[in-house]
Amino acid sequence: MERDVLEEVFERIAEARIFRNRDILRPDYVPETLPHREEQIRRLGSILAQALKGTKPNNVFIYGLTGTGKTAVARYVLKRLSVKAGELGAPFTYAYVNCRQSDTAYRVLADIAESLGLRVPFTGLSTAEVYRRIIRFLKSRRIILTIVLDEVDFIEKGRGENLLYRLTRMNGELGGEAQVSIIGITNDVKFVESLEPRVKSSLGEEELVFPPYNALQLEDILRERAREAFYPGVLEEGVISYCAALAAREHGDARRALDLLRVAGEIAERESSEKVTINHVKHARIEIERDRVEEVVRSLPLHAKLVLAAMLRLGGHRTVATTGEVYNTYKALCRAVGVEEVTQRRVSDIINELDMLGIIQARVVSRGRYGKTRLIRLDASLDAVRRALGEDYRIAPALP
DNA sequence: CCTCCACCGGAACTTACGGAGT
DNA sequence: ACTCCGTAAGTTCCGGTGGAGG
Repeated sequence: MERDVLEEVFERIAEARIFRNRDILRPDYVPETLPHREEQIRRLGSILAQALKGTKPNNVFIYGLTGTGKTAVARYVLKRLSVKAGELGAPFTYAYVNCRQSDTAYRVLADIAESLGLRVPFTGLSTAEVYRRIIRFLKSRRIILTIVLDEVDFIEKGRGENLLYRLTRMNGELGGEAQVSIIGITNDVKFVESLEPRVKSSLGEEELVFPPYNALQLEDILRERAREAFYPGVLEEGVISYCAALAAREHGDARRALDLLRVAGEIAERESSEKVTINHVKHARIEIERDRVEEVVRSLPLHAKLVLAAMLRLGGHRTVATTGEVYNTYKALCRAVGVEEVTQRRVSDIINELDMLGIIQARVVSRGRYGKTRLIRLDASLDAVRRALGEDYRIAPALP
C-alpha cells in the first residue's frame, strides 16, 4: 500500500524546524527596532511630537528609494506616538493611505474616512460628499490628524494635485476646531519638482531623506530579524551576507533582502532540509521573479494578454518588434480567437502599461526615414509568461 | 537643410457597470 | 424609480517628432 501523499506533506511541514515565526520577515511587519534609521526616527519623532502639545505638526515630505525604510519608520513613529498620545490624553490619530492602491481622489479620501472609523462605500458617493463627512467628523471630535500618503506619486495626475492642494488647506475649512498634517512619501524625486509651487511649499515644510542601505547595514537588518524568525542555527554560514549582497546590488532594497531570506527559508522547509543554504537563496531569487510575473500576467485584462501573446508569436526573448508589427500580429490573433480588436492607440497604451509592469521593455526610437516607433522586447521569463497566458482558456488555443 | 515616415502621446469623450441617496 | 457618482476600458481626434535619406 502506497503511503498517503498528503499525510507526508503535512508531516514534513509540521516537523520542519526552520521558521519560528515567518511573519517577521514579511514586508509589512513593523519591527521593534529599525537599525540604521535612528536619525530619521528622531527627526520625524520630534516633528510629530508637536501633536502631543495640541498644535499641528509641520507637514513632512519623505523621500528615498524603495526598501529604504520610509514606510516602516513612518508607521513605527506614528504607532508609538499614538500610544503616547493615549497616555497623555491628547486627541491624536493618524490615517495611512497607500496611493498605489488608492490612486484616485475618491479612494484616498475613502481610505482616510475608513481609518477614522467612518464607513464609506467603495463607490456610489461623490468625492465631495466623502470630503464633507471627514470634515464633519474631525470638527465634532476636535482631533489632530496626521495623514500618511505613501507613494504619493501614484495619485492620478492633474486631478490628484487638486486633492493634495485641498488636503493641505483643509485646516482653513476646519476653522481651528481640528487640525490636519500630512506626511508625503515617495521614491520619485522628480515628483516633488513637478508639483505646483503652492503645494510643494506647503507639503515640504520639512524634508526627510532616506539613503539606501549598504550591504553591511542590510546584514544588520537581516540578522536582527532572522534571530526571531528562524530557529537558532538553521541558517548556513554566509546566507545572510549573500542575501544582503544581492539586495545591495539593487540599490540597497531591504524589502528585497527580506523577501529573499523568507522565500529561501520556505524552499528549505518544503524540501525538508535542515538548513537554509546559499543554494536556496539562489532558487528563491528565481522563484520570486517567476511568481511575480505569473501573478501579474494572470490578472491582466484580455487585450493586454493578447498583446503579450502577440509578442510570444513574434519570437522568443531576443527578438525586438516595433509597435506596428506587434499590432498586426495582435490583430491576427484577435481574429484567430474571435475577439474584436481594439485600436492601435489603445494598444500603444497597453504596451506602456506592460512596460511599467516590467513584463516587456519598450523604448521609443527614431529611425529616420522609417519613422518613429517603439522597440519592444519581452523582458520577463518566457516560460512564466507562457504558462500564465495558457491559463486563460480564451487565448490558450492560439498560443505558439 | 528640409521632408516625411510611423508612429508617440495628450485630451476629451463613450460605454457599461455597480452602487448610493432620496 | 430616478438621479447621480466613480471606475475601467476603450475611442476619436489630432498636434507632435527624431533623424535617414534626398
